[in-house]
Amino acid sequence: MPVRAEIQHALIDLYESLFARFGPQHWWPGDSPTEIAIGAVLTQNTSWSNVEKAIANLRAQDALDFDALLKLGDGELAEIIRPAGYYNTKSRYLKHLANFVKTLPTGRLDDLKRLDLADARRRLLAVKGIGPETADSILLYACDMPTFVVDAYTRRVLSRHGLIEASASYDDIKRLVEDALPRETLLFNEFHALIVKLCKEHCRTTAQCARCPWEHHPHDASP
DNA sequence: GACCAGGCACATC
DNA sequence: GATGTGCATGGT
Repeated sequence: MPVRAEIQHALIDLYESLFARFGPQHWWPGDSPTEIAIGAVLTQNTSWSNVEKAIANLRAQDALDFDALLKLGDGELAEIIRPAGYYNTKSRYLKHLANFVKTLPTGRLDDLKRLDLADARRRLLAVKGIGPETADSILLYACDMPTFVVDAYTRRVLSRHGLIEASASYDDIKRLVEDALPRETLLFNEFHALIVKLCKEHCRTTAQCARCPWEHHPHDASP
């Protein structure tokens, strides 16, 4: 279904004003596809500052790759990622992801790039612990594939701007943005990263963000 | 000491 | 399909 022109223009305006205000974000904060995917699992319902501690622990243990991760015992891995919270659950999820990646032709996430986007997404979603947001984060930020990530920040900002209903599902929101904007990896990457930037550094708290008057002062503090 | 944070699987209706 | 619950740490 085509997106209403009014909504489409509002989404484009939002993106452009965020970009003008904050500039390119060059996400994801992580320097290899593997690290990005591990971070995507660890950040489930968890603040990034806690994820950073867990990733630092993994790096210190030389366990920031899927082979090394699979050699650790469940309890051992859980202890390493403890600061990220839900450590028993996430320890299992990380192993499911590692096992999945090892089934790919060359055993690397890059193999997903050779698949059709919808097919790659279906395969990721079949892995226990990989839901829609984690799958899209991996596809967009680790595999450079043009899929849009919907998370709590995305929902909050789009809802605050009257672009989605409170009842909108994950797929409703994803479809809206993908149908309204050019389906380009770089654009989806920057748009989602800018939304997070807005929430974290402009609004700072959830309460402030929920009533963020961004559209009323889109150019505040800009040079 | 509440309340919150870049979800997800699973049970139940 | 919608709704409820368990999972857990560290910052405010």
